[in-house]
Amino acid sequence: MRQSREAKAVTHQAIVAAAARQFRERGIEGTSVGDVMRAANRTHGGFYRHFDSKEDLLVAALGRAFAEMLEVVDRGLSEVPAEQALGSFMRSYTAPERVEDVAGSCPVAALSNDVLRSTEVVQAEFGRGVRAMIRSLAEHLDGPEAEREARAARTFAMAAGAVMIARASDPETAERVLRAVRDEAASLASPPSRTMA
Amino acid sequence: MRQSREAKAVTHQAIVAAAARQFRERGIEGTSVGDVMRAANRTHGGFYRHFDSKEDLLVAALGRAFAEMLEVVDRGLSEVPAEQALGSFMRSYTAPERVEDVAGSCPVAALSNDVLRSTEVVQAEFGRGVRAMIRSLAEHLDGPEAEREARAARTFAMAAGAVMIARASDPETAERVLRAVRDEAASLASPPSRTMA
DNA sequence: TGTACATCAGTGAACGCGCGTTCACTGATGTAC
DNA sequence: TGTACATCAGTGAACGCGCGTTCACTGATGTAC
Repeated sequence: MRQSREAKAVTHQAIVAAAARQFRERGIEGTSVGDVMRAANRTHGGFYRHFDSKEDLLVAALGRAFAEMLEVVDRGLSEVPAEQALGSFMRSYTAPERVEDVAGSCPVAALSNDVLRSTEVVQAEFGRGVRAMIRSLAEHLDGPEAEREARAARTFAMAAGAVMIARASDPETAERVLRAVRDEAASLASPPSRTMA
Repeated sequence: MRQSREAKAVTHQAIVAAAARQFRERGIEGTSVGDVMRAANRTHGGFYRHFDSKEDLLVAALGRAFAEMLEVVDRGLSEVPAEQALGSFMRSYTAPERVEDVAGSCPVAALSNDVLRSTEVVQAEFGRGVRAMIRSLAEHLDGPEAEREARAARTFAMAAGAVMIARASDPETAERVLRAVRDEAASLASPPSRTMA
C-alpha cells in the first residue's frame, strides 16, 4: 500500500541510519541490502524506491556517518583552548569506548580499505568527509593558516592509523600502539610537542 | 595425477604468492579461492590439498606479505643514519609508487579494515606482523629503548593512516594528506621534529 | 468540498550469479618387501 | 635394484547458499476536475 510523502521520508532516514551503522560494523561487502532493510523494519524489495543501487546507499550512508562524526568532534573541541585541541582530539579519538564502537565510529577508521576498492563516486564522497574533518580540526588550532591544516592532517592520520591498526591486531599489540599515540596526546597538552623525536 | 613433494611445494608457494597479492589488491571478501588458484595456474578443486580453508590461506598470505615488507623496510633503513631513519621510512612509505601499488604494499595499509572483521587467528598473525614492523623500525633509531618503540609506533601509525586515507579519497584530497606527512618527514632530517606543533 | 482515477511505497517471490567447499576420479609418486 | 600396491596432487563437476536486483501485485495517497 502506498505510503505518504512523510512516511516515505521517515523510511528513507531509517534506511540510511541502519546502513551507516552496518557498513561501518560489517564493511561494504559484508553488508547486504536485505539486512539493512530488515534493520529498518522493511522488506528488501522496497529498497529500490529509495536508492538506485547499493552504491547509491553507500554514498548516502557515508555522508551521514561523516556528519555525525563532525558534530561529535566539533562539540568536543569547542570546549578546549586551541593549544590543547590536538591532544584532546587524539585522546578522544583513541579512547577505548570509541575504538570498540566500530558501528558508531569514524568512517575513516572503519571503511578506508573498503572505499579504496570502491568507485570514484564513493571516493569523492569520502574525500569530502576527510577534508571536512581536517578543516574542522584545523579551525580549532592557532598558528599560520597553511601550517594549521598540515598539523591537523598529520594528527588525524596518526589517530586513524593507530585505531585501524589496533582494531585489526590482537589485544596486546593493540594496547601497545594505542598507548604510544596516547602518550603523544598527553605531551601535547602545553609544551610544543615532538611526536617522533 | 599425483605430483612429487617438490612439485607440491612449488605449487604451495605459488598459491601463497598469488594470494598475498590478491588479498591486498581486492580485499579478503573480494578475493576468491578460484581466482587465486587460476593465478597460480591450477584448478580450484586442488586448493584443499594445501589449505584447510580460505582463512588458513589468509594467515599464510599475511605472513608472506609482512615478511616481504619487513625485508624492504630493513634494507632501506640499513643505509641511513639513525637520526634520519624515521624521515626516510616515512618518505618511502608514502612515495607515490608505493601508494599506487596496493597489491605489493604493506598489509597494514591494505588490509587493516578487513582483518578487523576477521577471526582471532588472523588478528594474531596481523599483530605479529605489526610488532615486527615496529621493532624493526625501532632498532634503527637511537635513544632510550622504551621511547624508541613508542616513536616507531607513532610514525608507523601516521604513515599507514595517511596512505589508507589517501587511497580511499579523491586524488586532490589524497595529495593534501600525503603532502602534510611528507613535509613532516622532510623536517625529520636533522633537527628534532615537532609533528603536531 | 467531493469524486474518480493515476501514482507509487511497500511486499515477497523469483532471477541469475559467484562463492567456499565437497567429491569421485586420474594416474604419477612414494613405499614396503 | 625391481615389483606391487597404496597414496595423494591435481581435475572439473556439483553442492547449497546468500547476494543485488527485478517484478507483478496491493491498496492507500495524491491529484485533476
